[in-house]
Amino acid sequence: MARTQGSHSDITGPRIRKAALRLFAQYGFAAVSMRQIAKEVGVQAGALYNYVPDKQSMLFGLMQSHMEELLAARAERPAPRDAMERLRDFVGFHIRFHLERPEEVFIAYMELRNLTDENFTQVEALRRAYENQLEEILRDGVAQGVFGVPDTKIATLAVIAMLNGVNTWYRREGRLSLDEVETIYWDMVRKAVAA
Amino acid sequence: MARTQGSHSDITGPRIRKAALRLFAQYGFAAVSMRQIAKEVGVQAGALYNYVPDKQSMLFGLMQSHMEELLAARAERPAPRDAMERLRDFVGFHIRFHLERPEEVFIAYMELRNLTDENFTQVEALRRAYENQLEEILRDGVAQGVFGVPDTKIATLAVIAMLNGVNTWYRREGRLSLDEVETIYWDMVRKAVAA
DNA sequence: AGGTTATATGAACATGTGTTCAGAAAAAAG
DNA sequence: CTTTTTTCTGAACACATGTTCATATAACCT
Repeated sequence: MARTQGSHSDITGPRIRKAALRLFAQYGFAAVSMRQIAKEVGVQAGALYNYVPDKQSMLFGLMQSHMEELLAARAERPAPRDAMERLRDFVGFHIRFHLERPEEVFIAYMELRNLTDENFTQVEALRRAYENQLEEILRDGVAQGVFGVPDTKIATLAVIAMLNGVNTWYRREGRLSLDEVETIYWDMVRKAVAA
Repeated sequence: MARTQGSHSDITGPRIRKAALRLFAQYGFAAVSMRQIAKEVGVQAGALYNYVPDKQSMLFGLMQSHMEELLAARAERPAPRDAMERLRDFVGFHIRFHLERPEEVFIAYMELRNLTDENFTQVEALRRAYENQLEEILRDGVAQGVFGVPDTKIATLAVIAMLNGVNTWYRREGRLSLDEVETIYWDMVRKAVAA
């Protein structure tokens, strides 16, 4: 046997991507083999190499596009003058964007150490760019006198760490709605950085 | 060749533990082989099995003892009546305990998915027990009227996520002392849960 | 000193790894 | 229908995996 019925590039490509995403998120990059991914797609391992140069590129591709989508989505947001308003928007945006993509998010910070040095540097730069947006909000707020944090860099990391935590426990069928989660976290963030 | 000069159980045992700790933390459980661990210890792979039944047990052993040390250290703390005092102590304790053991901490939450179901359940129970201690503080504080969080369970997870974040950036040779870090985080936590 | 035990070696086992590639067959083009 | 191109198979490569075990030797005991 060789080429099977109904085989098509436009279909197999995305399917490989989705299978890798799911399996990396569930078992971890190092624990997943190319043969497992191929099996999930319904294809032999060799066929994967028509779409991806190697395993490392699959991981990097997933992480890079995730970070770029994050930055692109963020860039489309309004940017009010008021720092308090900008922070509120950031909190809501962050929570919703991340809860919509639990697998990408999980991979993006669990598999950093499995990137080659070169790839790591690139992903890290994107992550830094995102964090800097929050830090700028905090700096503006401190300058405006509405926030009172002694160190904006640390406050940035603290807020992001807190918000990222949502992904570890939130379930759509749980007792809290997305709006409620957003309200609760916004309340805590607002108070934490208050002047 | 067989038994080498200077070989001794009291030495090799802990050395295996330390090597596994370091390698698992650096490369991840799935990416580290028994032969790598053995090489770090200066021994052949087969010798590891005089000390550990299998690879899974090494991971579980590291995580279990870490969590038990955490609970034991926490249990030795004073428990003032005042919820605000207890929370302050919790924050300081958590930050210091975790910064003293970055590798154990990293493994304890990065490698949960590599535990067998049975082992995962046990580790999870220990983690829950620790989290419950914080939640009890928050509940008391709410009852006393000094804290104002709408949901103590979520506030617990949010605070712990925020505190855990310290481990991702803190360096001993960095610009901030441990005391300064503790002060900054205590400030944010105090305000975040304030009434 | 000699005998026993603890602790290691190193080869072996069966299986899995990422990746390559010649060839086959389906789809698209003529 | 015939030719070309796209897409996949299946075998192969060289090496790595966790684990077991007969065997050898250093350390300890009497």
